[in-house]
Amino acid sequence: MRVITVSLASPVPIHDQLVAELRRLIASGGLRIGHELPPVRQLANDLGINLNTVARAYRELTDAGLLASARGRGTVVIATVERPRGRPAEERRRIESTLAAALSDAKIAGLDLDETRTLIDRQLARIWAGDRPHRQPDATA
Amino acid sequence: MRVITVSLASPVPIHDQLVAELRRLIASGGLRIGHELPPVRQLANDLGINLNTVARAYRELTDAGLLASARGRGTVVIATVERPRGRPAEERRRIESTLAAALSDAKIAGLDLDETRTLIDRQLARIWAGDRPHRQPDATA
DNA sequence: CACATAGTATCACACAATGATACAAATGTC
DNA sequence: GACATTTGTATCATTGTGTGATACTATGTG
Repeated sequence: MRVITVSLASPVPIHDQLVAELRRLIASGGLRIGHELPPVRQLANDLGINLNTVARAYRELTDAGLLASARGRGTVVIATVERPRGRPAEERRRIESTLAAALSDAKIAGLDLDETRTLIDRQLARIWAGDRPHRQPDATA
Repeated sequence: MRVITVSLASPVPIHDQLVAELRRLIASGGLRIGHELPPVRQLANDLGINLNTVARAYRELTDAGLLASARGRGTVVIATVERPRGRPAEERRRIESTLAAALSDAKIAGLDLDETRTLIDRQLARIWAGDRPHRQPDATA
């Protein structure tokens, strides 16, 4: 299973999806400082999208201070955390709201409370365990 | 606080947000069978968006079998569950993935495991408690 | 019947995402 | 050191889609 996936059907722009995925990989330790990302052409090819779209995602993360890109050399992770952008209270509301949406989705799909809790526990373990990953995956596409 | 909110800044189209919100309200019992939704013009006005956008959301939910609309009469809830659209396994993957995204977001924002658990518990209680709501809210905007 | 209310249809506009293509900088190779 | 290769960057066009303004139609009400 490729680590990075995008959905062409989603209303969310592909480059936004990519940015989110990479942020998650970096935050979870799947991508560490010094890690090289695949060239824009390669990743674009793997995902079946245009190289501009990948380039845009890389650039946004570069602007955010997480990546560093240079012609001929490639793109590499230079930080694992970024300075928060919004006010904490707003940030918290936003998070709570996406979380609520995800949980509601589960209920809409017919999951009961226990099933949902099981899913949550699994994901919590995976995400917070990522701080000290057991295996060092290729971590890209 | 209005029950229905949309974010004009979000990359997700407004009508998609509306559909999701209404689905959640219906699934959580905030909107029951027979409940009338506000007229498209009113809701559009309350939210500061165009009436077409609201109409589109209503129509999508009508097509999904959750609402019934008629000129002059308004729009009412006619069902609280819709038939699942995809195969269960795919559906589950999708849910797990949005959930993972939401949780990763929390981590990226700097929340620790305990804080995240607190947020989750609160939302779980809210959403699943909705089956038997204490107060019968206006439930719209 | 007249008027208000509510959903529906049509049309236009603007923006943004994506893609094709060309350019520029760094690196490696002989 | 010249040249090809690799990699990111810039430019431009296209197209889809979301949103909005406006007009139309059906239902309810007095």
